[in-house]
Amino acid sequence: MKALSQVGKYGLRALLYLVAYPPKNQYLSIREISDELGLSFHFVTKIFRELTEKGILISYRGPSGGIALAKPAEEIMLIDVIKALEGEDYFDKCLIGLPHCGTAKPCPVHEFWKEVKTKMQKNFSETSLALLGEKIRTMEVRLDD
Amino acid sequence: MKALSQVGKYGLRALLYLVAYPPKNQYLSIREISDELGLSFHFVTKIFRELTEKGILISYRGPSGGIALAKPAEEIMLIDVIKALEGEDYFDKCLIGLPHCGTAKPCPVHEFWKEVKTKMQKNFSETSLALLGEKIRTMEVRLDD
DNA sequence: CATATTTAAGAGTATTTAATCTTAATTAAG
DNA sequence: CTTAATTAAGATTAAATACTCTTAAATATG
Ligand code: SF4
Ligand code: SF4
Repeated sequence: MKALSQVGKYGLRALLYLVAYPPKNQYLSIREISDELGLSFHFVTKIFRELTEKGILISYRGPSGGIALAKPAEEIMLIDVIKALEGEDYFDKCLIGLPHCGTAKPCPVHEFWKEVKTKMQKNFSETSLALLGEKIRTMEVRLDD
Repeated sequence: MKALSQVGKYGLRALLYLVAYPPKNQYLSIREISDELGLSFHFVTKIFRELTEKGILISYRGPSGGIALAKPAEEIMLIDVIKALEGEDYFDKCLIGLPHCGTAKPCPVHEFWKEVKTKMQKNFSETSLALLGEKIRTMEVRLDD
C-alpha cells in the first residue's frame, strides 16, 4: 500500500531536513539538502519548484540563495505538503473505482474506506512540520542515505 | 491516495462479479465477465491467471470452461485477494521510506501509519468475498461500465 | 478425428512516472 | 563589469505500469 509517490517521499524528506535542521542563513541551498540526504539535486530542485509555486516555500536565486519556508513551520501542516505534492484530490480517491458509483448505492467497502481516509486526513491536518522537525531532532532520526 | 493499482481494481471487480452473480454452470467464462463489466478481455485473463496461480481461482480450458472460485466464497477473505493482486508485502509499505529507518528510532509518522495499516489489515481480514457479494446483490450495486 | 471454444503464456506497445540533463535567469561579490 | 553561485524552466531519457496482441495448449462436441 504505497501511500506516497517518489515525488511525495523525497519532497517531504527534503522539507523535513530543512525544518529539523534550520540554517543560520535565511536560505538553505538545494545542493546542500540533496547532498546531505543523498538525493538527486535536479529531482529535488524540480520538487521544490512545485512547493514554491504552491506557496509552501520561497526561493531566492544567486549566491547564498536557496529555499526557505514561506511560513513558520508551526503553520504548515503535513496535509498541506501532501496535497501540494500529491494533488488536492489526494483524499478523494476511491478504493475500487466502480463506474456507476454514487452516494445512493455505495459499494460495500465505501464506508470503511471513508473512515480510513478521514482518520488520515484528521491526523495530517493536526500535524505541523514544526512538530515533526522537533521529533526528528530529539529522537535523532536519520533522514540521510 | 491510490490504494490499489489497476490490476488490483479490475481484478477485485471481476472477482466480485463472479461472487455476486454466480453462474449456473461450474465455470464462468472470462469473456462473459469482461464483456459484462466492460473490461479488456486480455487484461482480465492475465489477472485471473495470476489468481489461479495463487490458488484463489481454478480454471478449466475448452468449451464451457472458464474460471471458478477455488474455495467457498465464505473462506476467501478480501485480504487474500489484495495480497495476491498487489503483493504479499502490501501492508509492509512505509510512508516516507527513510533509508536508515529501524524500530529503534522510528520516524515521527511511523506509529500513526502503523495504526492505519493495522486497521485496514484487520478489516480486510474479516471481510469475506461472500459478504461483499451478498451486499452487492442486496444493495444492487452496479459493477459494470 | 476435426473443429470450435476456451484459458495459458509471453511478446509487444502505449502511457505514466521517475530521474537526468541542458540552458536561461537572477543575484552577490570582487 | 565580470564571474561564480544559485534557482527556473523545460527537454530528454529511463523505468515501471498498463494494456494489447499473437500463438499455443486443453477440452468438448459432432
Ligand atoms: S462506493 Fe466508494 S469505494 Fe466503492 S466504488 Fe464508489 S467511491 Fe469507490
Ligand atoms: S519509521 Fe516507519 S514510516 Fe518512518 S520511515 Fe521508517 S518504516 Fe517508514
